[in-house]
Amino acid sequence: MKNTIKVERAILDITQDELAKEIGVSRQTINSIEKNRYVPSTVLALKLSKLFGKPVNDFFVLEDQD
Amino acid sequence: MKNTIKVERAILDITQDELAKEIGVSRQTINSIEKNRYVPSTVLALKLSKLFGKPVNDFFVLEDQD
DNA sequence: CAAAAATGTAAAGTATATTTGTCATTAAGT
DNA sequence: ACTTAATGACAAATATACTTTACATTTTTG
Repeated sequence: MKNTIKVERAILDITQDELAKEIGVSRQTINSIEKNRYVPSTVLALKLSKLFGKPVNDFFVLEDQD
Repeated sequence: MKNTIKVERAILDITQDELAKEIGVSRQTINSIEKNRYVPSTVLALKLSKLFGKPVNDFFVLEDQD
């Protein structure tokens, strides 16, 4: 699964730390998701969806390997 | 977070077991998600999205407590 | 350039997702 | 009513998300 969280962050012009605080997780969690170190929970994805103002499928996309 | 997986299953007319096999998880995992025993990963949500033919936000919705 | 802010990463600990196996209960079919 | 299929649930084991702390590197800004 790939994601475009970095792009969404750029659109909102916020840092990883600010995004983390907005949705109530640690900065490292945001960093790890952006760098594909692990797959977030659906609740976290929905919180990002709410903040970004667009559906989960817009910034999280399945890859062939998934 | 609440979900309408049971409804989506009814639309496709498939059992928990069949759904589980389609997306490559155990039947208990599907059952547990339907019954809100735990929150699935975003990859699992995207696989359901693909199978259901609709965005994740359509069948997974945040609640006030989230 | 120098300082500060932002990012990347790692280790250790905790919480929770997911599996497999199993059994009880309910629903559906004959 | 009987049989089978489907669902709900639990326990133990394993995998992985997420936290906190900490530090190095990169980027931004004065």
